[in-house]
Amino acid sequence: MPGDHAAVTALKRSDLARLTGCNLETIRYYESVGLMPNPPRTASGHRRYGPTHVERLNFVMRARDLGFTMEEIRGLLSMVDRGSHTCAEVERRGRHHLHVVRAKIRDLQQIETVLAGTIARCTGSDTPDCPLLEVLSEGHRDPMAGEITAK
Amino acid sequence: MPGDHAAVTALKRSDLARLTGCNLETIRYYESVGLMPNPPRTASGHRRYGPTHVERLNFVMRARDLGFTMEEIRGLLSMVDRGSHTCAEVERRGRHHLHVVRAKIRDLQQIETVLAGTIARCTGSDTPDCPLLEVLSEGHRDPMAGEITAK
DNA sequence: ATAGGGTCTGTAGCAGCTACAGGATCAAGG
DNA sequence: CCTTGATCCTGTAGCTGCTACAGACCCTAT
Repeated sequence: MPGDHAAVTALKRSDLARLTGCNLETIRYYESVGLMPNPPRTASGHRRYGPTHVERLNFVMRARDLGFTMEEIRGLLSMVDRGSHTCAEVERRGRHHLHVVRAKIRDLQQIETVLAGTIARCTGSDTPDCPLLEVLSEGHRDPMAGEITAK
Repeated sequence: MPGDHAAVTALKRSDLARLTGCNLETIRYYESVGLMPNPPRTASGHRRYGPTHVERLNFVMRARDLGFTMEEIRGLLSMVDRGSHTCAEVERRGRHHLHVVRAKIRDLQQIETVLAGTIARCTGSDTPDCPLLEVLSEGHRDPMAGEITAK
């Protein structure tokens, strides 16, 4: 039986990756940017994780799935870590993020409309004349396009 | 009267930036990645642009506004440059891009639904209990989340 | 002639990872 | 006990699509 009895639940980095579905290298990255804490190490320097690390990484990944930026995730986590979080503040941040998400949707829908409308005029033939190329060549540009969101 | 008569329409990089609304440095970047050609230079090495450069940069920026990647824009431009483009092929690429755009919209709408639904349950009070934090802490993850699109 | 702008180059930085090289270490089989 | 292969460690480079800076040049107007 290897290790002492306190290390029974200790997880290697690969275990944490497998349990959370997070990429192995990304775990180290999250540690380097302060989303994950520096874990305890074995005498030879190998990281050992416990259930709290699994929970925290899951938190980070779910926040990531919802499109929160690392800065936002860091903010949420540090509030929770300090125990200084309130539903009001979390809601405020969530609403802010929701606005950003909705703005991105609007931008993409704008793109979709133009793109779909233009492509619908395509003949699909072997001629070089093409409505899409025409739009790209001569269409007028919204000077506000490409600001802040979508991509 | 400076310069020869052929340089009457010659534009400096800053002129091109002003005419197209493109960032000054971005023009140099597009040149370095092959979206813009190497322009002629003055004896001392300053770039000089003509109407064709204005057109091409406008093309690039409109494609960018529609969310095309630089790889896609490069592809469209090289087809046009070679004169080997057909409406069928342009349409095919446009449709592919449209699929990507629609996939991003769907991903963001999924996020919006979860986020809006969760936030709607927030009380906005000063208690630490918060539906959004609960979702982040205990919600289950779709293992396919965060793949390929949205962010 | 000189002062101030603009332009040149190369390079670093942003988000948010991902991947690799080259070395140390661990775990299991012989 | 020793070897082998998998895993771990670190640091660093790469990706997209720009943007910005430093330090050197150059150009134009007065």
